[in-house]
Amino acid sequence: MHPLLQQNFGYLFQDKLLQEISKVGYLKKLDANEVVLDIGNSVSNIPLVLEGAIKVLREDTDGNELLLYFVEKGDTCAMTLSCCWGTARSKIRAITETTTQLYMIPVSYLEQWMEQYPSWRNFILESYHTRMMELIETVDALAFLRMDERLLKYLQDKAKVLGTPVLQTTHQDIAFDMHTSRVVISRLLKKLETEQKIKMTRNSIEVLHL
DNA sequence: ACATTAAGTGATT
DNA sequence: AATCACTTAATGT
Repeated sequence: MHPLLQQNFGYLFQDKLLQEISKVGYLKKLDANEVVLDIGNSVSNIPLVLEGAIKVLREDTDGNELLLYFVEKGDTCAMTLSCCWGTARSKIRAITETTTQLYMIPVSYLEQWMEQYPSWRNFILESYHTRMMELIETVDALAFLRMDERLLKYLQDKAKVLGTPVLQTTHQDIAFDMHTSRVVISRLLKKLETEQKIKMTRNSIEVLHL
């Protein structure tokens, strides 16, 4: 049994289920900025995130992106779940934010486990629920927050999932995630800096008082 | 030293 | 808030 599987999912699943996951699944290691799942892909494995973080994006008709939410360790990707139920295709793109370790489980076990293991059923329902809540939060931010508030929230979220207040990123990258222009981000960041909420240097932003 | 990339700025819509 | 056009600063080769 992989220690990270035990560590992140041990308390969630019954022992017997954990054994079975360990047996039928396999470990997959990814570097940062690798595409885990792309728009239009179909899904043959459910990934459990053991280590690292993944960002989930939507794409507009011009190919510009918009960040929907982050998936952290101990989570799974809800899009994957809804895809492998039928033979639906992915509506989103998932990209690793850091080096990431996944435990891949073939979809064929999914249905059987729903009946067999209450802890699995709970996990799946819980995953859907938390993802739904996160999406609502994202919609709220898009609809009700001004750009500067959104930006601060983005930085704080990112710092949280990465586990560090120092973000190695460029203004342009942030602009892509937030579906706006670099100039706007630069100006707002500067405002946040004078408000003592962040500290900037080239290629890095430190989020103060989290 | 030069080229490239990141970030800052003023003006306009 | 977006876009343009341009400048300045930091970094790689």
